[in-house]
Amino acid sequence: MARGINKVILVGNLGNDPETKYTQGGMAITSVSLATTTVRKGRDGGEATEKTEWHRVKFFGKLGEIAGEYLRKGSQVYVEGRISYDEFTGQDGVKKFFTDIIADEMQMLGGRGEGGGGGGARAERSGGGDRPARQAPPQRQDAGAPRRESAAPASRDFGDDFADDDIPF
Amino acid sequence: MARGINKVILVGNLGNDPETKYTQGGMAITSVSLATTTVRKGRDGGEATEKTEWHRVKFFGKLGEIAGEYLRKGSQVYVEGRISYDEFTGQDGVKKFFTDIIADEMQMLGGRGEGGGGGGARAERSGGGDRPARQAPPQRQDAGAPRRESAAPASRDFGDDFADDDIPF
Amino acid sequence: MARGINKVILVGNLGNDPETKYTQGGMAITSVSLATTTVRKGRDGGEATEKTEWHRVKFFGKLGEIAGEYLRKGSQVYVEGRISYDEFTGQDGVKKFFTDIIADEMQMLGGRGEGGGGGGARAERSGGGDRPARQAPPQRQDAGAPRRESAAPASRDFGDDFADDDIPF
Amino acid sequence: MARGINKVILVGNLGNDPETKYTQGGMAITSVSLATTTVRKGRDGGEATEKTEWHRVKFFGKLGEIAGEYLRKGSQVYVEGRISYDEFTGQDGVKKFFTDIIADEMQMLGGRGEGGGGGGARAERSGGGDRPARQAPPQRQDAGAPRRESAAPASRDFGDDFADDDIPF
DNA sequence: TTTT
DNA sequence: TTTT
Repeated sequence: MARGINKVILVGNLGNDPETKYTQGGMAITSVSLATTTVRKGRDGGEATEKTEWHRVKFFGKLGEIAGEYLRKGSQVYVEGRISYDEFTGQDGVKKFFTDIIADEMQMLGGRGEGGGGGGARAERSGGGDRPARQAPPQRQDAGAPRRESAAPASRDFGDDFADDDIPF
Repeated sequence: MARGINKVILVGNLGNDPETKYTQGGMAITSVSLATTTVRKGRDGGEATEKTEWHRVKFFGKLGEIAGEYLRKGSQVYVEGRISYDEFTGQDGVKKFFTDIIADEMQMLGGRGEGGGGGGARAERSGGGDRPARQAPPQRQDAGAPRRESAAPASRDFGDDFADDDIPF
Repeated sequence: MARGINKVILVGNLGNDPETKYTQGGMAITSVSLATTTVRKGRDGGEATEKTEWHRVKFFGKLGEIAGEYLRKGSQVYVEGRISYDEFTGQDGVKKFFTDIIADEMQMLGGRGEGGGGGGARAERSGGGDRPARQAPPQRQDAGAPRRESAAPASRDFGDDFADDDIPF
Repeated sequence: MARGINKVILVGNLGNDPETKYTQGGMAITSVSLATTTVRKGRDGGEATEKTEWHRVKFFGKLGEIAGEYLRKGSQVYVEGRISYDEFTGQDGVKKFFTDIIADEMQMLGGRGEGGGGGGARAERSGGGDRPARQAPPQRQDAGAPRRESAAPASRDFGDDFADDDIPF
């Protein structure tokens, strides 16, 4: 029986345009880099300091399509999801660790047509049936932009032939 | 100006007894491994599957003392905090990435004297003044138990001579 | 287009056994009184004080069945949901206001066979299809126990013949 | 010993300008009406419906000053806090119930000079010492604008002579 | 490594 | 009305 709660709530801005890929089955997987800048009170009366964390957020299925379509670099967004830790062993035999936020819910903030997005989209991950009829099948997902900081290794880069069943979470 | 929310809420069980260390200034830093097992609905009507995530949770100051004193292997606990990503370059020149949950609040669950703890402690991170009068100054923090998966490298192992100012978050 | 987040997270204990009713369509609606006792730091260095809030939590559909079956007076539980405010005008013409927590997710805490329940049930509100085949159709829901503080007026008391369509949220 | 978690997270828009009052001790209390519009999936394949909830949110101390200064009608805001239920007996002997969200944290969303505010303020409730040196002591807080929906009765209207110690939460 |  |  399951035991536990693993919940993440983020409000931040995208550092780049989202990247959307599709599984063999046609399910969208959209990844974004989300910055959350928060203030920490100084210790011992010291001054407050800022710290920015960059989260790798992944949206699946219908939510992935919406995120890919409406989010843009700079977009402010509310994300709710869970933390997923994964490890991969590279071809050099070195283990690598990745932390992703798997989004269940997303809402654009700020409204009033910021960026190309348009304001106020809200979406929840479809409860099941995440398999659209391969709408807008991607011709060639070249990724192009190099992954940022703590980026996924090639071996993890979901390719065009990626099968749904391989998804490790 | 700060922008963003970075909030984590966990309910899970400790995989091991907590480990407490102290900074030079006498501030407690307690680390625990927290398992959250959650259920994912299967895609395409497939059966539900469980996934367990192991979180590295850190408690500082007064909260660190309480966590070190009351939590035990197996304890069920509610934790609220934020995600902190750090990278370190090992002596071999290889970069390593770490994800920690920095706890702001903790509450023991279940009660009725589970483990040595006793039930129902609740604590929030002291807003300031995290510097107890070096109560129970650690003679020798040997750590003993090897760090787990994605464990901190030696260079990050807070030693007895660790200074508060070096804390990277 | 929807705008907004309305999220509640509670950890507390039931003050009474749950009450389950069924709509005409056979959907379970389980209500519980959940106490959350939290500490407030005193102002001006005053001592900390406790405050207990009693939440009216409602579980619908499959989640309502699980809550009705496994929760008991005294059970410790994690609840996630949203706040719902409603007003009703009594037959005396007086308006009355009610605040409910509509649960999306519930998890029993503490485990190890507390109460009649058994430990560690976890459930999410079924995404759709909240209409079981009238399993265990209630013979006679007498309610018995008088509703507590800020309790629902007779006109709101879901009777056996209550229709799903009347649910005001 | 305290037991329980009582946490609320809201993202919504203000229905009116905030109202700020001050206690005898000079502590600011700012109240806002916050609308959260969320979508509910239809039962039985029915279409989705929206529901808007209006939350009474209260900010105290330094956070109350910031909220009063920067928030405006229409502002989009993130609020974190807890639910507080109170009852008052009016002079007519009728009991009235109120539900407030007591904010611990607030962050303006959307940024870029929406309203008079300016973008991106973030604030947490000061851990203690909520007693500014009576900055901008209110000459006469006339309230003026009638309280909205499920509004507070006169007996609860914090007047100029209101003492901190009377605060019921 | 926990828990059910 | 719970719990510690």
